[in-house]
Amino acid sequence: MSKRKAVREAPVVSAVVEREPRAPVEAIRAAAFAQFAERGYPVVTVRDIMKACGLTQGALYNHFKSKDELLHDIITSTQAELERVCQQAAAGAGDDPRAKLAAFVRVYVMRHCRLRVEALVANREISWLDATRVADIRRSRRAIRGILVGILAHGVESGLFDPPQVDGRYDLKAIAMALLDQCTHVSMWYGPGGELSEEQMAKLYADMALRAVGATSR
Amino acid sequence: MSKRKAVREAPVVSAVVEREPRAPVEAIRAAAFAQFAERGYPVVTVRDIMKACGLTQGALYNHFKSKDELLHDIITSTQAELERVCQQAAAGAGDDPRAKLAAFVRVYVMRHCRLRVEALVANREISWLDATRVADIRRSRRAIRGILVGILAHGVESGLFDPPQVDGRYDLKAIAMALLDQCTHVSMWYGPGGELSEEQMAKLYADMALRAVGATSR
DNA sequence: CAATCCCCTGAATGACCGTTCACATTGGCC
DNA sequence: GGCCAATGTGAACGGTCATTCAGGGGATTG
Repeated sequence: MSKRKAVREAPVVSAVVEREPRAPVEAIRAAAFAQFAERGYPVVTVRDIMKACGLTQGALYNHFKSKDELLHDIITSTQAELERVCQQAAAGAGDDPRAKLAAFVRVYVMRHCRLRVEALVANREISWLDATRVADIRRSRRAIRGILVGILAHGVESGLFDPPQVDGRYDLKAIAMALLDQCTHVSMWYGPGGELSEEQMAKLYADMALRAVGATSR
Repeated sequence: MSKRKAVREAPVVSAVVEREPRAPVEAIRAAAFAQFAERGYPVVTVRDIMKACGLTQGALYNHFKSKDELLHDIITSTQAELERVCQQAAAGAGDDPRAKLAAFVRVYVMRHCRLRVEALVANREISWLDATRVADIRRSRRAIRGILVGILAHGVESGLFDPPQVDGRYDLKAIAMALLDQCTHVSMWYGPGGELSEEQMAKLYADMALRAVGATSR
């Protein structure tokens, strides 16, 4: 009675088979996300994660080298995807820096609302990784901030933005940090039970960003 | 050769002496702040903290009931002081909501720059406390947000603020959260090595807040 | 059917943690 | 000097953790 799967790929290289791409690894990832988000990496045990998948401790090591590598895996994939969508949002929004900024904030906030668990872990738990991996994530964060600084610089040059100055100068990096902090930490408190939808959050935050940088209304 | 202290208070109640209010407890508090901020509560051991004070593990329990109570002690005192200065800033800034908002943000940002270590711990490590203590801190945070919402509401009523709307309505709570997130997380990246002084940070953030809520310029 | 491979189990290992406790050591006070 | 209270020491206790490993199916392949 073989009522199980009906996988019948053409044999690939005879070694890498890739039969069921589903269950175990993805289940572990999902459980890890949920638990790390709720309780924090150091206090979540391997036993906790695997129990949530209906497995026992030892089984983790058939899929990941260590608990650290599991964290690294889920964080980097999340972060890479975030960097990608930010890049895309900025690139695909025409030439007007106002539209670019709005698109960037919109995408960023929507993502942090919708994938709040993943975002929360990626933003809060990096410090448990070893130095070189932390450096990688930070590089990605700087890249995202760089995109935003680029938009701001473009807006200032073209006279469409007039952000606050400190002692007669612009500090676009600080402004970018402020905007990113604001948008990032939506993931700490936004919930679908709240009063605003993801769409409304995105709009509100885009409006605030445009005002903060002194975007001309026309 | 008694070259030590020259404490000669009038005997107080003969029981509570309060001789040297200095060294040990304060040293433990300071070491705990530093280590919790840098590495996080769960991975900092009692041995770590006490070694940083030049003492051994056991000595902690002459001053605090437990590691938990130590965390509670340093977090609540920080949080209570923050609530106090916020209240004070809002109360002592005249009637103009623009001045009130500027004063509030100024004080809040300055404090999160100057006491970044304490702020960081108080904001990031609460979840390790037991439920009732977490609830206490959250109440205080809500109170601070309440002060800010009050300022915003006052500004809207008097026509001096015109914040972004969602579907024709104001959501002052969401706006307050956004502003607070922005200002709070300064403690995650600001360092005296940076390009801006605390004063400049405070001014920049106050400017951005005023713009975000659509404060009239005159 | 036998061989093979993947995946899982659950006990064992070695390390480390918060906390306790019996025992100094110290300094003030009669 | 002798007593007391406060404070520090470091071994010890009970517990938990990440990781390893020998063994056990179950399905696929020949």
